[in-house]
Amino acid sequence: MGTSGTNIAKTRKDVIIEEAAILIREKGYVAATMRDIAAKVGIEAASLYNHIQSKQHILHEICFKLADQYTTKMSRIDSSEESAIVKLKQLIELHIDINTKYSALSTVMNDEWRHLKEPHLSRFLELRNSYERKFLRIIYEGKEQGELRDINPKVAMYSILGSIRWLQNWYSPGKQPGLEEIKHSITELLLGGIINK
Amino acid sequence: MGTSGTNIAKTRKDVIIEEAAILIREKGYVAATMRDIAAKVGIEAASLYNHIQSKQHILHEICFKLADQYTTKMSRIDSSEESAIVKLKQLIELHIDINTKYSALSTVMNDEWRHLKEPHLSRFLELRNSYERKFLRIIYEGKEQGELRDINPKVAMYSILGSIRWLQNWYSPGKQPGLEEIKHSITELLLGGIINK
DNA sequence: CCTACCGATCGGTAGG
DNA sequence: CCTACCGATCGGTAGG
Repeated sequence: MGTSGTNIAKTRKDVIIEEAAILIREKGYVAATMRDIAAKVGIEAASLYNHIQSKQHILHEICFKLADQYTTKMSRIDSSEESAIVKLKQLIELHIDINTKYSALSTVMNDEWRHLKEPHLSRFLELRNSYERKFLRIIYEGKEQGELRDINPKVAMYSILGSIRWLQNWYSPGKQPGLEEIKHSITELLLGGIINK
Repeated sequence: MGTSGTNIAKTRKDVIIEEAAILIREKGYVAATMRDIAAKVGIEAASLYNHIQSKQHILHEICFKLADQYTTKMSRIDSSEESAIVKLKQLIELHIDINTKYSALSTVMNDEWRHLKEPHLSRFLELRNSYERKFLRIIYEGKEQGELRDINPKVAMYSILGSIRWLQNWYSPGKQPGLEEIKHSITELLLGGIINK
């Protein structure tokens, strides 16, 4: 959240959103009630509304905080002068990092975005589409330059995104395989299959 | 469903479950109401209960109908005398086939199984665990025989499952890339990275 | 931050 | 298969 990595104290709002994310990941957006969330924070449901405007607002904060991170990082990677292969490696690493570091937030964004209401839903989908267009263009360029094998770019992109997204459902910190081995193996598996040898 | 591939007429129950699956895929299990489902079928909510016992029962039917299919097909593939590579190819094809043929049911099973109540939830997870153990053993054997590269088996399995599962979110019948190209490209991508050359 | 409470809507039942 | 209706629970507000 807003305090990640820094020493600024977490606000009550930060705590609410974090606990909400854990609960929503577990039960889904609709099934996780404001009373559930309040109980985890240790207050009454009505008191939540002193810190957040609505349940929808919680989902909104989660989805866009992460979507903005992806957008920013993608711009940086995309505008560099690296080869397509290096860019793909960086994107794979980016997704693994965010998925494992903000695991509850990531699951909620990935699985519950469709419960966003307009106009937020459309804005979210625009961000996602723009992200995927950039991702696809990197693959196209890699094919043109002969770096990548002749695999359908959409299939390649969605396979990469899908396999990393699935991390949410089985990765658990401290257990085997560890984070470094996962990064290495996934990159090896996905790029070993896509790089032109 | 009960009628797939045969010419037996669809029962009202079949129609209810099919329409429910489409609606649940769209809105999620909790948000899709019995009144929504009834409206799609063209009857009143109370009338649904002449064909199904409860909302939970609908989810149960969907999850176990597909889980049983996976279990049966896995046994057949697993007990054959083929090489690990051939078995993996068959499993990839199996997942793509079920995902695209029963797309609504697949999405519901994959995304909403956690709303199953006990004892069904535990039974479902047992089926899934048993399936994954067999899948993993195939990868292990392929490594031992030198057919597969030295990639962490869990990472390999979950990457394969994750990338195919993600098909739900972007594949659309009649659009490009078509089913055959997807099958070819995914197999090429995943196995090209996992086969020992 | 709490007590008290609201209108809406849910899954499901009774009775025909 | 419908009308009528139930108890429970939801997100959220009023007022302090």
